[in-house]
Amino acid sequence: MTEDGTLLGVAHTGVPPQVDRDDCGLREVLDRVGDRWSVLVLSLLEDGPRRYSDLRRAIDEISQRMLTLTLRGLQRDGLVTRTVTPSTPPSVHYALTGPGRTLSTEVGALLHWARQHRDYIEEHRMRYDGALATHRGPG
Amino acid sequence: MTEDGTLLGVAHTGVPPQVDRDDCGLREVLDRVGDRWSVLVLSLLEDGPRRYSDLRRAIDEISQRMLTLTLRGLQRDGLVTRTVTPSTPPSVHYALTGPGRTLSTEVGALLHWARQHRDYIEEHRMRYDGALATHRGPG
DNA sequence: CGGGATCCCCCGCGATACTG
DNA sequence: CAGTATCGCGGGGGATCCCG
Repeated sequence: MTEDGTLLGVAHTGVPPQVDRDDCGLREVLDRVGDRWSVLVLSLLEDGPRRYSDLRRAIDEISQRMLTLTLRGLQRDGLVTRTVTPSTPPSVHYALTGPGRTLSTEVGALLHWARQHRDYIEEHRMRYDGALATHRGPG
Repeated sequence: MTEDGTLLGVAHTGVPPQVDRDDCGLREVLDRVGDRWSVLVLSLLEDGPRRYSDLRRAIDEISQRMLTLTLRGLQRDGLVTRTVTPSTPPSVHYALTGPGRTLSTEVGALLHWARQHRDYIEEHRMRYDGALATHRGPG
């Protein structure tokens, strides 16, 4: 971010910033990162290539359907590569591409923020919910 | 991120990293940031406080229901403040808190990444889809 | 003006079963 | 081992109406 402090890159021209022109790619990235599993897979791949079943065991709450879908999506966007070793039984491993790696770095920063503000958010939620209960009465 | 390059903060102890212990706050932040409107609102507030109807016009594809829900969520987490000016008609404005500002900065970095890799992703998708069509035949 | 309540639809996701 | 195909649900989110 620059000194103008405008997240969406809209210069201070006097008009209130609109969202039309800033949509460029934002939603797509957030959809990618915002789904249930992508960042988890991305982060697991930071240590190096991993096999399909390896990822499956590492996450283990994930269904094989969602793991496949997630990997396909990441592969489609060029964030991971899929490499098949034709053997019996066949072996497939996935690895981050360059962009995949830089993305997971960005996401890592977000995770860092999450850690730092976890308690703050937690406490704020409790206070907010508590205040609500007060306003509306306990019953 | 430190030099170990592990997004989830799992040290290289020789065991494959699991996701159980790293869930700390990650999902919550991603749920917050991953929904359809939060980051947009966050980013619009970077320029300073805004009134409800002002935000509504700025986004304009958003329903008032979702704007309200989004603002409530951000407020609940202590990321924005809600200030009522009792007048006729009443006026309500929203502003970022400190944590809200740092979060939107992080999100801004993600947006920057999105801009830089937009074309890459776009092209990669087209190639991926094109290759799929080739494998399965034109229909 | 700034919302709350309600209805409804879509689809992300999980569970399960089958294949090369 | 590494997927694919099908079914079904839960809830996120839009549309609409109403209120102080």
